[in-house]
Formats: sequence, C-alpha cells, structure tokens
Amino acid sequence: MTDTRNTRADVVEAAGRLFAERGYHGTSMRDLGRELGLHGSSLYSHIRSKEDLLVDVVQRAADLFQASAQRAMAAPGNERDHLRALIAGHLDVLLDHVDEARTFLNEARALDAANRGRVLEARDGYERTFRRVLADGKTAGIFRPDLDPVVTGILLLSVLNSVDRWYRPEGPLDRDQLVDAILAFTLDGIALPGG
Amino acid sequence: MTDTRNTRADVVEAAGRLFAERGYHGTSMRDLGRELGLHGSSLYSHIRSKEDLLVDVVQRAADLFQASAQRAMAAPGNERDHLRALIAGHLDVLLDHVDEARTFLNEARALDAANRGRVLEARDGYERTFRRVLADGKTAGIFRPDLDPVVTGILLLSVLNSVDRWYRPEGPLDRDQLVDAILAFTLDGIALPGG
DNA sequence: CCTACCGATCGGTAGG
DNA sequence: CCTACCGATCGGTAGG
Repeated sequence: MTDTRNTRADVVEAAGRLFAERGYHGTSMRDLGRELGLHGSSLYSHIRSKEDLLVDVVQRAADLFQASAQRAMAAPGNERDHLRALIAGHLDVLLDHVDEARTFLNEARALDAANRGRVLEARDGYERTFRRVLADGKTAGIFRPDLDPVVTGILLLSVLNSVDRWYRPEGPLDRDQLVDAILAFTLDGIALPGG
Repeated sequence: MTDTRNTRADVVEAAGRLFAERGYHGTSMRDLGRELGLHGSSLYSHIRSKEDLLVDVVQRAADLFQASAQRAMAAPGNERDHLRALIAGHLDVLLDHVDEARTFLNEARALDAANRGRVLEARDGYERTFRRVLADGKTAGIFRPDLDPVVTGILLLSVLNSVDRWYRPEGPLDRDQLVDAILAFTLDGIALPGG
C-alpha cells in the first residue's frame, strides 16, 4: 500500500481500465476517482476534461498498434513471414494492453468528430499495412491469385480484434499456439486440401 | 407524417436504433422520447424501466439468431451446406436487423447479472450449433482432421459478427458474394493450394 | 401522452 | 488533492 500521489499516467491507465470494462458513458469521474482513491473533482488537476482522458487512452493504443506494424514489416522474411509477424504483433498489443486496445476498438464513437476522425485514420493506415502484405504476397505467388486484399484484410482483422473477447492465457492455447491457429486458419482454412 | 400514437413495439424499435448507435449509457430517455416525438417521461406508459427496453431489444436479437440457426440446420445437405446456410442466415439477421444485433453483441454488459447471463447462454447455444456442424463435418471427412471445432467456431463467428462494421450493400459485393467470400475464406484460406 | 415534479448524479469550477 | 459548490441532466413518479 504505497500512497504516493497519482500521476497523470496513473489516471489515464485507470481510465482505460474503466472505459474498457463499462464503456466511456458507463464510467463517471467519481467512479474513476474512487478507483484511484481520490475525489472525482481532484482529477481535474491532472486533466481538463473527461474526453481528454478518452483521447489519451485511444492515442496510446493507436501508437502501440502502429509501432507493432512497423516492427513486423522491418523484420526479415517474405510476405508469409510478415503476415505472421503482423498477427503476432497485433495479439501482443491486444493482450498486453487490453484496456487501451478495447477502448480504441469500442469507444471511438464517444469521441467528438475531429478526434474520431483521427482514430479512423489511424485504423486505416494500420489496415493498409495488412492489405499491402496481402497484395504483395499475391503478386509474389505466395497467396492465391484470386485473393482480394481489401476484403481479406478486413476479415483477418475481424478475427484478430475479437481475440480479447474469448482468449484466456490459462486455457489450452499459449500465445504462440494462438498465433499459429489464426495463421493456419487464415492461410489454409478448414476444408480438406484438394477437397 | 402519420401521427398516430406509438406502440410498445415502436418504442423498442427506436431504442434499438439509439442503443446501437450511441450505446445504452449514451442514450437518455429524453433522447429516446425526442426520437419518437414525445416526452421522455411519457415512455413510462409503455415500459417500466430503461433496462426493460434493453432486455427487449436483446431478446429479439437472440430469438432471430436462434430461429436462423434452426432453419439452417433443417435445410437438406451435408455439413458444408449447413455451414453455408449458417453463415447466410447469420448475415441476414445481422444486416436486416442491425440495431437489435449490434445491441445484442455490444451492449450486453449494461444488463444486470441475471439478464446478462441469459444473453451469454443464448450466445453459447448458438455457438454450439456452429461447433456441431464443424465437428460433424470433420467426422464426415469434409473438413480437416486436425480442425478444432471450438476455436474455429469462435474465429468464424468473429468474422461474421464484425461484418456490420464494414459491409455496405452499395459496395462491390452483393449479399450472396459476401457469403461466398466468407465461406471461401473459411474453407480454403488465402494460401496457394498445396503451397 | 402531457405537466410538473422528485432526489440523485453528472461533468466541471473556485479557492484553497 | 480537498471542500464546497454550480447548473444541467439523469431515470423515474404522481396525477391527470
């Protein structure tokens, strides 16, 4: 029980936790104060508005996802390797920063138009990296020639973005097996080869 | 501009619309009244509480999904056919009843424990139908022998449940092509056959 | 379905 | 970071 004062980072982190759990509109400033052991009104010495907190949480997630994509693409290998690295990196961000990631994915609509626009741009840039790998892998003859990079990118990200809703590290799959399972599903599907 | 009185069904429908758009906690009873052209307090001649509305919306979605799964399984054909029917039926519910479906998928956490439990049970029963088809198709030699029905069911439903976030009927894919694209992705993946 | 409210809670400010 | 508030809004009720 250390009871030093809270920093802005502490406040943002706790906000992420509550926003992810109950949603932005389901979290009051007094809830957040209680989480940190102080009065709701005291939060305003760290921030200017509740929406500021949402912006900070969401921005942090956006940065993490972007950095992950950059690392994945900087690694050596062909498009198949890059795709695996993108998947693994995405799951690392999603599972190691669940609160920020969930808030980024689910609470953007609570932002005002300008900030929401920035989130959508960030998502779009991130999605473009997936699309590029898929398109390049198709050109390189690694992926199917009839593959649609736009649709496929969306389908894959749908799978990835839902993982936090069901995956439990105590369960039968460890993180590597999870990545392999999703990669196998994406690459080979479920039908018998040549069926 | 007909201005007959609203029925309970009208109220539930409008609630679904707003809950899907802004979330349960992002919707006030006065917002909902405005949507229907009456005062927030007047809604209480139709309902007893705001949560009642959420329960109704979510229950309607649960019923639609369950009925869809039953129809899909009652149709003739093998497991591959049943899987296609499950996918097509799911997308019909999701896209023809977006508001109820979205609320069902995203706003369950706003329910109290008992009602949330019922939603989770409904989802679980629905998911079991998918698992059964996958397991039976594996036994029948239609799907891969190494297929994990639990994980695969989750991955497929992740894809399906995200469709309303990106699919636009005015876009390049009509509904049948959408079903085919998702079925192809699920069955065959993106790798070159024999790659 | 409206008018006229209720107590509770909301995000936020002033002043220390 | 606390105390003491602010006006606005919340879900909901009483009585017509």
